[in-house]
Amino acid sequence: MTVSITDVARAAGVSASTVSRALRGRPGVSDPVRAQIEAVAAELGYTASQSASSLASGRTRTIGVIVPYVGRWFFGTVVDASERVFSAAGYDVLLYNLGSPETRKRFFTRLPVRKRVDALLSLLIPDEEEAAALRSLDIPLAVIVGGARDGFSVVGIDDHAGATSAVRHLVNLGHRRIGMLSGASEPLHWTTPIERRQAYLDVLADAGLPYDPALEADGGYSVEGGERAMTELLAGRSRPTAVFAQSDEMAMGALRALRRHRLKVPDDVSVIGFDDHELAEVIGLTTIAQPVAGQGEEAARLLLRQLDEPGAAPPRQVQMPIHLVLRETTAPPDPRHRSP
Amino acid sequence: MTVSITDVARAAGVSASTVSRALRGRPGVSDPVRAQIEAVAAELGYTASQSASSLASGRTRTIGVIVPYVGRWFFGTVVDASERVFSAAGYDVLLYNLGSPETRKRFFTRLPVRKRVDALLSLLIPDEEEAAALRSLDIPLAVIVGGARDGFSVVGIDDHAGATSAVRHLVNLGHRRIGMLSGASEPLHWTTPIERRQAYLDVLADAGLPYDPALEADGGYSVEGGERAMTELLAGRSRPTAVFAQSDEMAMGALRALRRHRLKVPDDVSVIGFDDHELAEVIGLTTIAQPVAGQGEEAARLLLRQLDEPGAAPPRQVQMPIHLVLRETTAPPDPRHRSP
DNA sequence: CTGTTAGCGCATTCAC
DNA sequence: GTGAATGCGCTAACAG
Repeated sequence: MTVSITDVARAAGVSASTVSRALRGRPGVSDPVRAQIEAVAAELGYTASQSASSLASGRTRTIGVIVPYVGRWFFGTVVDASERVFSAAGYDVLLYNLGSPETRKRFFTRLPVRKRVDALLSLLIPDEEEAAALRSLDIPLAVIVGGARDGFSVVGIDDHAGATSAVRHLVNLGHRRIGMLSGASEPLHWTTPIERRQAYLDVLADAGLPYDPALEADGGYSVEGGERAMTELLAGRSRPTAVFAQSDEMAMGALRALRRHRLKVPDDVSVIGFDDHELAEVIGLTTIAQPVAGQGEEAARLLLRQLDEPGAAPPRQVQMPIHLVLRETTAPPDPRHRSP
Repeated sequence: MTVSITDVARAAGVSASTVSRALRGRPGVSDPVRAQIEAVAAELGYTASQSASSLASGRTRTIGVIVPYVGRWFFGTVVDASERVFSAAGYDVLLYNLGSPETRKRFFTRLPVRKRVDALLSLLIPDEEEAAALRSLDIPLAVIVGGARDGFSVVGIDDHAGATSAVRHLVNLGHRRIGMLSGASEPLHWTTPIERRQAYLDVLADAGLPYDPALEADGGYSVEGGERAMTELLAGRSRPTAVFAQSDEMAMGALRALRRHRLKVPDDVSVIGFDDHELAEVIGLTTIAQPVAGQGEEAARLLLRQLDEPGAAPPRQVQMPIHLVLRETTAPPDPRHRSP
């Protein structure tokens, strides 16, 4: 039925080992013989069995990618970009969607990637226990976004710097009552919300503005959450004239809430997001842009390098550039709304 | 280094085959022995080598998923949903991103999934040659969206019916100059744009409205394309009072173009999309909703069924339900704009 | 119910 | 430069 290496060997009149060497481009095969073998293999439609090959060699030519939700724009984009780099290098990608706590737990206790991948890219931040489990795999590891972990390469951005320019932008426009839509760090263990929040506090302090807890609400980094959080802020006694949303998705929710309240953006309220979501441009959202696909590619490259030079290439940390993108949702506060 | 089945066997005082049977839940192992083996395996942190196991059994416990762009919302959502179903059934997912013509061609000529997956889910429509290549794999096959293919299960929606209710909705509101943002069928071989377009023509004819080529523009199913196409329509001598965008992404682009032209939606122009994109609700877009995750799950289930009952379960075709979602971008035409 | 025996298809020594 | 052994770790008959 399925054609094996011995079939090719027989048809080409050589031994299986020669076929193996020829097809993988290893030295020790004369040019004419190699050409002949390649021709025969193509004609027979031969592909080496991945199982047999990796059983014999110990290498799988496969990379594992674990992610909370492939469906979300950020993760989908990163997976997309990293997959392109991996496949261009001849690696296949095994995808694990670890959205729910149960699947996540199951993954880390059973570790289905063991003996199945040559390297692993994580788009979720492992806690210490999970990190230890991954290290036990004894393969190159990389994580995107958030806290450094021993033994992992890390690709990310400077969240504090990004949030700083976002909030400073609002301050520079003249805003003094600046709200924030934030998110919880747990249970995903990521440092992003912590750092973006700290930057907000730092800029306020720096500008001599008081921190008012009533101007902060948890939007859970989702559109609906952002809408809810914004609604909360609007219900407060002291409405903000500008809002820093820690993610574009929350900013979009906020825009919706503002529309429902018949408030004009940016006339009545300015909104700035974070991420530069693919649709941020469509809705004219001012935001902090980060290279999303770029982070996926970079992480993939780091892993490939470690795969190429075993031992020689240690884990690295790479910080990608960010920048403020001015669009249509921020403006100076309306003087009529100004506090005296 | 890595613990193998014989290590477990030795530690448990049994043979390797008994370990194999016990761990895979096969009959023929007494309960106490099974329990003991499970305990030892857990303690040693044993996981069967996928390569060895599939080499010996012929089954890989892996499903291949091929997709043009995981990063796009529609595909990402489908991949997400199908992966959950597969992994719940104990299958891993190999992801192939076949966006560019070169990667696509390379995939179909080399067929890296050969001997590597037990079934394949395609989110792109194979042409006849590609379909033949996949059939040669001799495994269960499924395709989402678009034309039926011999030997494939197909999951999709009735594009003609969906587009019909979209356009009819505009007609019922009283619109008579209805534009369309469409997309080319090639080079992706999908029937979607063809069917949605035909429905547009059919409804117009049915309503006694003339078809005006100046009211149709190609938006390539993307946001930017939609914006360009809408701009084109607005430049024409006879502006539409309503527009049917064949995808929500194009509709979003259209909204942006309208905003740039200082035209109000829906007062000046109504817009209806198709898909019910996750952000359609955020921007209040009226659209035709289709179950995106649902299609991924359904296709996954069809494949699993074929895997469970080899031979018994033939390929199937499933049509998922759709419905009109009324939001804020459609309304009767403004009488002031009405033609006499 | 359990152990023994053969491969699965390939990569990798080691000879020649 | 090429071929003949050997084994990767497991599953699937076959015995008992």
